[in-house]
Amino acid sequence: MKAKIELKWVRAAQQERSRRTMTRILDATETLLLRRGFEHVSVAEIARQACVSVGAIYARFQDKNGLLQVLHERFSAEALVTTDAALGPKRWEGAKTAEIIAALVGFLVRIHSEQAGLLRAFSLYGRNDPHFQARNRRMTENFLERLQTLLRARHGEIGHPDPELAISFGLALVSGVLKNTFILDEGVPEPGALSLEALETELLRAYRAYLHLSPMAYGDGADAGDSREIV
Amino acid sequence: MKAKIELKWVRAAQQERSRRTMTRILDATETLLLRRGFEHVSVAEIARQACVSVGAIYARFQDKNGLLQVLHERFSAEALVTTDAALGPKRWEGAKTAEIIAALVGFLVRIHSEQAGLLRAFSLYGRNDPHFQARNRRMTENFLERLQTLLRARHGEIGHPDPELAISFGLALVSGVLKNTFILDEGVPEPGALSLEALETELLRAYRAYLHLSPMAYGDGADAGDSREIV
DNA sequence: TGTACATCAGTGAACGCGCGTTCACTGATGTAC
DNA sequence: TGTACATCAGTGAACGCGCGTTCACTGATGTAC
Repeated sequence: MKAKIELKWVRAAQQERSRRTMTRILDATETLLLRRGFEHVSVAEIARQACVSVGAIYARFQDKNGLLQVLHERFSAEALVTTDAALGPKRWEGAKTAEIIAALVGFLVRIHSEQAGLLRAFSLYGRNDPHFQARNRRMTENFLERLQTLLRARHGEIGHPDPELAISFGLALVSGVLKNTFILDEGVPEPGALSLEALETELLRAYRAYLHLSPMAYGDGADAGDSREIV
Repeated sequence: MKAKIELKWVRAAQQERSRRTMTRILDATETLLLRRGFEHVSVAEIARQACVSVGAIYARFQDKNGLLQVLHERFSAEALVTTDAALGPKRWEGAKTAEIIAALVGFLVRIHSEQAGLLRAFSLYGRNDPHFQARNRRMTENFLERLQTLLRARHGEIGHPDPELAISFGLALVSGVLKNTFILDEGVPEPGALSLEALETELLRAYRAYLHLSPMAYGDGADAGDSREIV
């Protein structure tokens, strides 16, 4: 029983103590990623922030790259579960399209603003890494598939000539602006840019307008203020 | 006359020969940026690509950073001129809003697809550099100002409650998708994504829909195929 | 309940590699007379 | 039209710094009897 199972990015912890250490290391990494890109965060710095030695990091993780891989694995696993729960058909029975995309946009705005540091690191560092690409693709495809399934029965509400394209491209519009704002820090350059609320309002307005929702696509109150939350 | 004027990023060339060398170096950098990010391109590599020695680069440029700064300076200077020419009021006399933004979107799609390598380097490397930020801000603000001026007399065609916001946020929608597609390589993940034409069509559709252009905002042919080109 | 031993967890100084930068040098171009 | 000299342009091997990674070691935890 000498041969330990070698996981790809991380060595499994055997004791409670080391599990705590691992968490501290990952949290420290996340914290430092709020301010700087992954390549500008040194392993020594992560060790310092986590109050462990450099060696402790290498005792758990294959290398520096492994740190971000593990964070991304964790993140994407959670994302898949969340998506499935959030976009399940029963949850939205009887809901109008407008209601669904309002919840969607609100959700995306929240995620991007709250997880900006991590998302930035994933996007920038992971751009050229096939593992990141694969997990990202899996997340996006899963998300889109659920959304398409959910809205398929509601295509009648959509005035765009190709409803399926409209749904996915509309999502690209929304996430495009969000990534620009939170990942590239290049949003609308207006003095002070937009508040999160205004951002959400306009994104929703854009998505709706682009889909060309017919009046019947809206609930009782035709404008914002939908009740159901996505998570 | 010993003291040469020390430009910031670049030493002025005195002979024709060195001017050619400088161009070769800048072109080589640009070429290499098509494939890799600036930090993954080594000075030795640039030298090899430009068929000069490493020292020749340092004879002209202050340091590696200076290379990209000069490229960006050149790029932004051109962008300012182009913007002024492209969005001048006389050029668009009598044009409908729809016509203007159609040209705009086409222009942006073209720039992003053609200059992807450079734009990517500027966005990613320049994210944290104040000089890049300043020049970027200058470009965007100039562009927006011209566009707002041009469309101000046409606010009547715009159904969005705040036309000025609509114009700038609409632009953010368009450039958000473009940057996602060409800079982060994370467009719509559909098999094979969209063709450039389809991308342009949908972006234009989205911009139009978001502005809520009234019927009178369109020329004779209500759909695509506007005649005037922006550059 | 104690003792001996094996394995796990963690330390931090030292190593080494990649890459930006320098520098002593050679060759090219231009100018004065 | 030549010759001497100054400056410009370019070379590429060597340097050195930052940072990821290793490794010989100490300490902590668990297990057998």
